[in-house]
Amino acid sequence: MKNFTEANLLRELVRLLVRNLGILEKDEATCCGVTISQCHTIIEIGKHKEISLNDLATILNLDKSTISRTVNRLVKEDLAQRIPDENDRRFVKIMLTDKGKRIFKNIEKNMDDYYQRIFQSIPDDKKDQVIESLNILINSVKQNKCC
Amino acid sequence: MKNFTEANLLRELVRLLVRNLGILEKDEATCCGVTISQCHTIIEIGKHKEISLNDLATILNLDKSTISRTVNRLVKEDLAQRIPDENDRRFVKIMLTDKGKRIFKNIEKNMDDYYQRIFQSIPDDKKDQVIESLNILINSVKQNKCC
DNA sequence: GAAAACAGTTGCAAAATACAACTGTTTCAT
DNA sequence: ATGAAACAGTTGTATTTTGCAACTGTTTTC
Repeated sequence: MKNFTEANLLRELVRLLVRNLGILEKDEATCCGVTISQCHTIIEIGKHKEISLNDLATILNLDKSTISRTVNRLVKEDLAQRIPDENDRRFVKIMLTDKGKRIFKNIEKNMDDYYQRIFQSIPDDKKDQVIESLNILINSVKQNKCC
Repeated sequence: MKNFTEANLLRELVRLLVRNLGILEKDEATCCGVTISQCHTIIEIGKHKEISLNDLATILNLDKSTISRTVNRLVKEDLAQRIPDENDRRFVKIMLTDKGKRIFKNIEKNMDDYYQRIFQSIPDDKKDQVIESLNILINSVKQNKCC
């Protein structure tokens, strides 16, 4: 039964972590003048330089129609652009505009700085352990899909 | 500069963890026939047995009007009820109905089982380390508020 | 006892979300 | 080589989620 208590502790800790990160994320997004969804979308487009709508939907785990409209809003605000793929005209390449790239870089910089500070707050002799533990935890989560 | 790389790794790992947990959460909620927001709200009401709207808003980090309406929907679906507080009539006590309690217990059971499985997938000699690391990480996150 | 503080609701407006039906493009099998 | 199937994306429709600001009613405070 020790396991049961510890598994519950794990659940509670994960919940706490997610909540605290969620608050951060919200602050971060509103700071940059975009919503959380837009922020996620910008980050993924920025990381990939160019990406299709379907891939974006898969990565963000959302319906393609949802993403299509989110991209609409980004386009309307001149943060992203759609370019039809000349090789296969079913696809559109979604990429950031210069304005979008600036926001992307800003988000990235803030996040990097932020994680830099978090990492520094971890005691030196625990840093490697935390990294290793996260890897282990992610593995366990991936192994145990729900439903 | 080693720090920079490791901090980035930390960021990426956290991102991966949150993404995987988010997918789980979505599955879990839709499995129980409620949305994610409703699911969070039900869990918090259930945990506290009874709770005020303001406290709920604070915990969930949402505007009180948002919560008021979410509770509206829960009430409409006979999952929650509002009881005016007789001692201070400004407050309402929000609590689950029997139907709401059933869903709450169901969610709790699934989540407990789920974390039980996750915890079991962690190698025995790493279990304590993972728990400790999460505590450390949460502490660091809390210490470093953004903006 | 009036003013301030507080809890909650409602009007308004916008964003996020999904499902299903649709258009247009490519691939594939016969 | 052509018609069907598969695919990428958009649009119609409906609902949920969200926040701000203005409001009502209650309690506290000075």
